[in-house]
Amino acid sequence: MGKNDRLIFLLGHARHRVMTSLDKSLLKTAGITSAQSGVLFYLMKNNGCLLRQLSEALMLDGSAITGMVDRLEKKKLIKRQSSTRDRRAINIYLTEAGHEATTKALPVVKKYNNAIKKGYSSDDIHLFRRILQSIIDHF
Amino acid sequence: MGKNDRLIFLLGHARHRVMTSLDKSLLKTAGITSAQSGVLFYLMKNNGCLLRQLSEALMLDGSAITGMVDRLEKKKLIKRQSSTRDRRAINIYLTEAGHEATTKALPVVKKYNNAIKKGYSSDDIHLFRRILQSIIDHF
DNA sequence: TTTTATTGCTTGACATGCCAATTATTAATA
DNA sequence: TATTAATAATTGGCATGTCAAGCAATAAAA
Repeated sequence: MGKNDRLIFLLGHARHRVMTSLDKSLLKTAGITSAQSGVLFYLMKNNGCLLRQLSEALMLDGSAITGMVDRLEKKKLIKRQSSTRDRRAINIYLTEAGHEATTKALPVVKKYNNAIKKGYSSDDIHLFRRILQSIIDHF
Repeated sequence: MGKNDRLIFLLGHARHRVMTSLDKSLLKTAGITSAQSGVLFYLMKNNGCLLRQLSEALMLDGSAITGMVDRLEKKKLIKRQSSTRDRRAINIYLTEAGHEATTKALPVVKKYNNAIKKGYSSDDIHLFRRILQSIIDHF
């Protein structure tokens, strides 16, 4: 494992650093974690969606979403409501508090996204994004 | 959160995809996870180091390392041995089985690292690495 | 030297993921 | 239609992290 063979290590730690820092920031400003913000952001545009859809959108295991939704519901940021058309399914809705938290979280996440880009050209960032996307597609 | 503002999301999921896939591969070929392989690789070059050093090298919380070492020791891949010079400290050593697992894991991780580079010039990869590094340094 | 910090590690409570198994309900097929 | 699939969520067990608190032992300061 020479220094030239540690892309995965780098990738993992870059993500680790950003997330840890972002989590702290979000916890202060909006009382949520970055993972939770992902759910709220999705609900902002897809209010009332099913757990299944959340699972697909966030590319997460169903049980991960169940846990996520449990914690967000305990914080009263979202609400479960079982579907009338399919009695297995459950719709998720943002509460008023959920809207507020999302509104507070958005600028923080934007700030972090911009911080990453700082110092690089849009071509550079485009390539960076392209490589990340190809990793997602490949594995 | 338009498509242009999701670098963090991309970063997280790229890492997530690689790791999940790598974990499965490593579990089959070497009986370890990718996180565990990080510890073993470090020990390969720093056998007998302290928990504290592992914690610094892997940029992880001390308690994360304690857990890591617990699991690796349970698998008999490493051994704790309390230091003679400082009775608080603990040295970690690879066992014979630990050496073997590391040897099996190395080519798998290399294969994954190379897979990421595929289709990109070395300049591209260099930039990719540089951006990841700047993220690590910045946050 | 005695007191006070600091350091190294562990523990416990929690968040976030995975997988495999379970339950209920809906869909498909024989 | 009766049986068999597949699907939506949940649960439980495990791995990996965080943080805060605690214990022992070493180092620094009074």
